Amino acid sequence: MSNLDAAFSALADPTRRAILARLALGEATVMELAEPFEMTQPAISRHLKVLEGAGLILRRVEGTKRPCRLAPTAVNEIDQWLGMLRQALSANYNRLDDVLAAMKTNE
Amino acid sequence: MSNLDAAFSALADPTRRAILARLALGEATVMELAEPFEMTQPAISRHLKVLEGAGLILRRVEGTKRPCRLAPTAVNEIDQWLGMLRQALSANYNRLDDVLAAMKTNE
DNA sequence: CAGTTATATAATATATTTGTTATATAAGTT
DNA sequence: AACTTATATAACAAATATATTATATAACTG
Repeated sequence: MSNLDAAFSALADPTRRAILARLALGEATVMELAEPFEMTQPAISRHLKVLEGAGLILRRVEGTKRPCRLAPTAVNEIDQWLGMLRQALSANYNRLDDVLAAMKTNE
Repeated sequence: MSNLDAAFSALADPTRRAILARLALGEATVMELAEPFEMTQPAISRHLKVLEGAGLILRRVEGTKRPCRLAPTAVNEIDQWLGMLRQALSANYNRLDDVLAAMKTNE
C-alpha cells in the first residue's frame, strides 16, 4: 500500500479524524484519546495503529503510557498530491471544453 | 457518510487517484478513462460513481457518452480540514510538550 | 430495422475494515 | 508480592469494498 493510500484511507474514518483533531490541541495518551468515544480501548488502539502506519501520528514511550502527537510529514505528502488537483482545477476554469460543457448542461 | 468521509475514502484508492490525475489533463469519457487500466469497464464505472458521490467529479450527457471532469468543490472541503492539521503542526513546532517529548525520546 | 458502441446495473465471490470480548504484558502502587 | 493501570494483541463476527461475469439500455451507424 502506498503512503498516499494509507494516509487517505486513515483520514476517511471520522473517529480517526476526531483523534487527529484532538491531537491538534497537543499530545495525548491512548486513554485520553479513547475517553470521548463510545468505543472500547482496543478499538482506539487499532485506530492509532492505522494513523501511525499512515505516518500521521508519532508515539513515544513514557512508562506504561504511549503519548501520541501529530506527525509532520504525511500531511505534506497529501498536500503535494492535492496540489496537482488544485492546479488542474484552476487551469481548467478557463478551458474551452469546460466552457462548452457548462453551456451544454444549461441547455 | 459525511462529505469528508466520502472524499477521503474516494482518494484512498490508487485507481481513483489515477483517474483524477487523468482528468486533471481534461475531460474524458468512461472508455477513455478505463483504457489504461487492466480492469473491466464495470469496475471503472463503479469507481466513477464513487468519485461522483464524493463530489470529486462531474459528468455530463453527450449522446451515449458520459464525459467526466474534475469538480471544483470537494478539494476545497478537504483543504479546509487539512488546514486544521497544518496549522496545528506549525504551532506545535515550538510547543513545550513537544520539545520535552523530543528530549525524552533522545535520552 | 439490425448491429454495434458506450455505459450502467445486478449477482456474486473475496478481501478488508471495524468493532467486540478475552487475554497478555509491562509498569506503577500499596 | 499482590493489585491496578495503560496498552497491545488475538480470535471472531458483521459490515463494506472491490473486482468479475452476465445482462440491460440507450444512442449511433449502416
